[in-house]
Amino acid sequence: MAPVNQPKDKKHERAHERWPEEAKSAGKRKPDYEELGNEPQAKRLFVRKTSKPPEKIGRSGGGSMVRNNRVLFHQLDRQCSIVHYVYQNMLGGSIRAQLRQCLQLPFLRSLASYRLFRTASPFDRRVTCLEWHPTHPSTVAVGSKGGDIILWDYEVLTKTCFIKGKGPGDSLGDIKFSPYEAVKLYVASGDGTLSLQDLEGRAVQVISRAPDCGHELILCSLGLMLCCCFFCWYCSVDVSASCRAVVTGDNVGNVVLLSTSGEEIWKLKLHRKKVTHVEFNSRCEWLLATASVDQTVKIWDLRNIKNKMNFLHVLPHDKPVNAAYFSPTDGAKLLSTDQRSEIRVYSSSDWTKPQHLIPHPHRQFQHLTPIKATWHPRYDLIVAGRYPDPKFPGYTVNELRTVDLNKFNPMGDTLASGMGFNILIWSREEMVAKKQEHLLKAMTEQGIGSWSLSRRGGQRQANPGTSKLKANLLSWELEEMRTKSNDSKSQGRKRKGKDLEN
DNA sequence: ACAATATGGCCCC
DNA sequence: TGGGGCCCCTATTG
Repeated sequence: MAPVNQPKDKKHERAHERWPEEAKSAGKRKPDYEELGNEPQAKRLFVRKTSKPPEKIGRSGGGSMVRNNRVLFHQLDRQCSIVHYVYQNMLGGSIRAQLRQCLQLPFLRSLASYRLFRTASPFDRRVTCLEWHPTHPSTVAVGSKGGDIILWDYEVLTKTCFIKGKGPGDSLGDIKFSPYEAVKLYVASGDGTLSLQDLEGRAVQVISRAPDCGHELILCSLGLMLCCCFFCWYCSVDVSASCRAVVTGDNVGNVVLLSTSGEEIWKLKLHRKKVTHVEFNSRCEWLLATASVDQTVKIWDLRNIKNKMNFLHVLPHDKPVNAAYFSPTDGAKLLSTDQRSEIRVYSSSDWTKPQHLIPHPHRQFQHLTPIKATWHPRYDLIVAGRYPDPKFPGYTVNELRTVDLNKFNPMGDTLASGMGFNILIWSREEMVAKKQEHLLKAMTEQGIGSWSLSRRGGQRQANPGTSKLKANLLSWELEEMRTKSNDSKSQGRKRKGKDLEN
């Protein structure tokens, strides 16, 4: 039972010899992604443009900006004239793609000014999944390794809904809002169930149990509280409004298609190992993607799935795959993240090879939430969490802590992150300042001592490492508050800020 | 300070 | 194909 620790020297030796060739060669390649923002680590964002390799054009203020080339910049500036678009539109031309391209540049620039808006640490285990509310712009649902779910409106001081999980073994693999009732969540849990959780009424409806999940029978027949033997559990879910269907994948390679109310349509073993991700294509209702630890992503025609071999396409990877997301803008691209150092972008025009292969450190570790690169909802951009690796080309010693999960909201102007036990909300500086001011006002009115949501009510933690982090996050917020207070010359607020710090 | 815990993935028998 | 042991090397709690 006790973990066996190898001597350090052997460990390092192994790590070195195990570093994959592709990463070494990747080191020679020009970095294919751009880094926005600056220290501290938690404030850095990595965004990739899925077009041409970028060229670094210098640093300003707190972050570095990269763009393709000067010529493109100039062309875009010219093309970005509204008159140009109106004219094109009048001629009957499609301006959508161009307009998007044009708006992408200012958006990229704005990323340099992203700041932490709020943080929350409501769980007793780490964050495992995160979903934005489909219609409410400032609400996120986050799930934890202990089965807890929080629905959090971060623009309101204390507007949260918390559903307690079962603790060990109830790790939430994935959550999805119901497309019909936004107060309901489909939840894939490590306890072997797929359920529909009502966030208002708190009712849970178990809509499916993973095959061979016989632990309850064992408990009943023996009449003892033996250790739970879970053979199977669900790891991923997706819901299709147009198909009125739910897909889920389990830890041994099965994929199950269900009606939204839970009637099983089929259950097939489509992968050799754990199905880490399942997703319907938003533009093509019969198209399904599945990603697996068996190192493949498979694209399926839902109207014709018989066995693990009759996929439309297989996308072989060099390592297990954590996720494969279709692009939200047109559904024509697929973004995959492996368990070592690759992010790939495939295009539906040619599934045989990746369109882009991005070297990026995010290796698998048992006690870290698997990193999954996600799309920006409107632009041809992706965000990815990072697990700094001393062996990865370009590693610097001050890379301290990592962000595991990252998702932009449907509007595309706010980013929610999962970082260990913490949930972070990022937005543009001016937006943050305005909203924090608003929160501060509410705080003083209600006499609330802290707006950093924590399961300990904002108290300092016993562990020095954690409290340092929390204090940093809090003090950063306070620092912002003080700056604001100075601007608006409110002595009372200054005092309040100081009090909060203690 | 130190040990235990956590349900990830691979290899080998 | 299944299970035990090992390795990846974090963060929290008692």
